[in-house]
Amino acid sequence: MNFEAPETAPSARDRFERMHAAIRNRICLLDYAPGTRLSEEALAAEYGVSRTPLRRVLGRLEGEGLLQSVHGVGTFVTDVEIGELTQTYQLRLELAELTGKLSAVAPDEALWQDFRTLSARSKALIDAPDPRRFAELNMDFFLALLRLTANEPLKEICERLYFQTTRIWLKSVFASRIDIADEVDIFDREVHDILRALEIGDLHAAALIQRAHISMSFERMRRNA
Amino acid sequence: MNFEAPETAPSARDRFERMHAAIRNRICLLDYAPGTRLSEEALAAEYGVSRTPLRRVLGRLEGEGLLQSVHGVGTFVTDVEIGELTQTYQLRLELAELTGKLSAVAPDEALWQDFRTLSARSKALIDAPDPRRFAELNMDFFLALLRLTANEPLKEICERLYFQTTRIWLKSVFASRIDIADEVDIFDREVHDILRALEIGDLHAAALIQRAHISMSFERMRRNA
DNA sequence: TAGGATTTGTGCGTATGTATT
DNA sequence: TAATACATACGCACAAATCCT
Repeated sequence: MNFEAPETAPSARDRFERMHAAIRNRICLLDYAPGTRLSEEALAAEYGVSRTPLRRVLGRLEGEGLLQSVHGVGTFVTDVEIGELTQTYQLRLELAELTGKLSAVAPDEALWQDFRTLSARSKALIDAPDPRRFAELNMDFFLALLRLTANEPLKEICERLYFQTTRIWLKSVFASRIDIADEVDIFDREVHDILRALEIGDLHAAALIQRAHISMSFERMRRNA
Repeated sequence: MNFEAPETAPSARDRFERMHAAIRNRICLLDYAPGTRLSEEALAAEYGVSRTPLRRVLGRLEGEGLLQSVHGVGTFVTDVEIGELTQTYQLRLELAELTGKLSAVAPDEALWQDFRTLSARSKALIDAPDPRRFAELNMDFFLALLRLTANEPLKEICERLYFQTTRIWLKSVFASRIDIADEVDIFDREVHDILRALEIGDLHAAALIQRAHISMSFERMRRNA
């Protein structure tokens, strides 16, 4: 008898989700920088499928604003101009605060455990700054904060806007002359301050701190770009 | 020589947009009620294309939360439970108010003209209430109000949430025993009040009125459902 | 329980559009 | 300007999954 993991046959939907998450992470972690051309054929071969199901994934990513396909030319990772990016950030500020007001829920024990791990990763990064690890930690911390609200539509929208903007910000951070160590220090203070607000039980304050840091990081990006 | 319309060859992208908007409107105007099964083959035949490009459109609509495809079963118009609908409406309230604060722009002459036409359509509907015309007018008025903000990401999100929720509300309205004439009267007053706020130049007030009406319409739906 | 009918998902060859030589 | 190379878009046949008899 088999008492191992559910062992559900990998359905078409699972394959879709796996490829979608994988390619999305590559885009958001700058493995594929803005402007990069993606090869349908190469990606299909990598995942062991034909172009048809892969194109479904690319179509979804295009709908999410991360890719753009042009007939006869290619499929490219999107890059946005500073104007629309400003609008997106203005909106992200408001939505970040909303997460602390709409259906805000206190962290459970599992989330506390994740926050402790994230804090430790942040401390470790101070001693050994690394762009890739910083990008991963930044994303994981953002996704953990989203678990503080129970409003599913709000979570989806915040996640979507984060994926659209953070890669542009990361690109700017890594391209600027500023030492990455500075950004890591600032981020570690953000983690520290937010966790302290959560320990007090002030979810709205935590959201406001996040809002402030999003605003400041955007300002730094604008100056260094 | 040909001085007629631009006569641009209908590109693949144009066909995609046309089919997408057409099917989306059918869903949101209740031609396809929640739970309805859509036939890929029938729709492909209707638009004179093969299943492949049509499936691109269905995939996009699935990403927008309007459809859900299940392997071997069919493609169905989504229907949402009251719980998530409540969360979506809470979010829509906040976003509606944000449109009056983030990059709010006063209407230009073209928009004023559209508002006058919409107001006339509303008055005409009072004398001859009709569910289909009411649904169309409701959508057109909402889209006109979105033109009061220049924040593109905010517009996209508001539009997306509107398409997800208004069809559920319309279904509830049409299914309840309440005379449609009552809803038309209430809507006409909303149009009147918002236009008066706009004439004064108070964009925030206009957004607040819209917010109030969204809130009240949801409350009516909950009671009649 | 088994098998056939129906529907979505996949693979692949071809058509169409674009850029470059 | 024409031809060639290469990319995405499309159409069709078949596989896989589900439902019902």
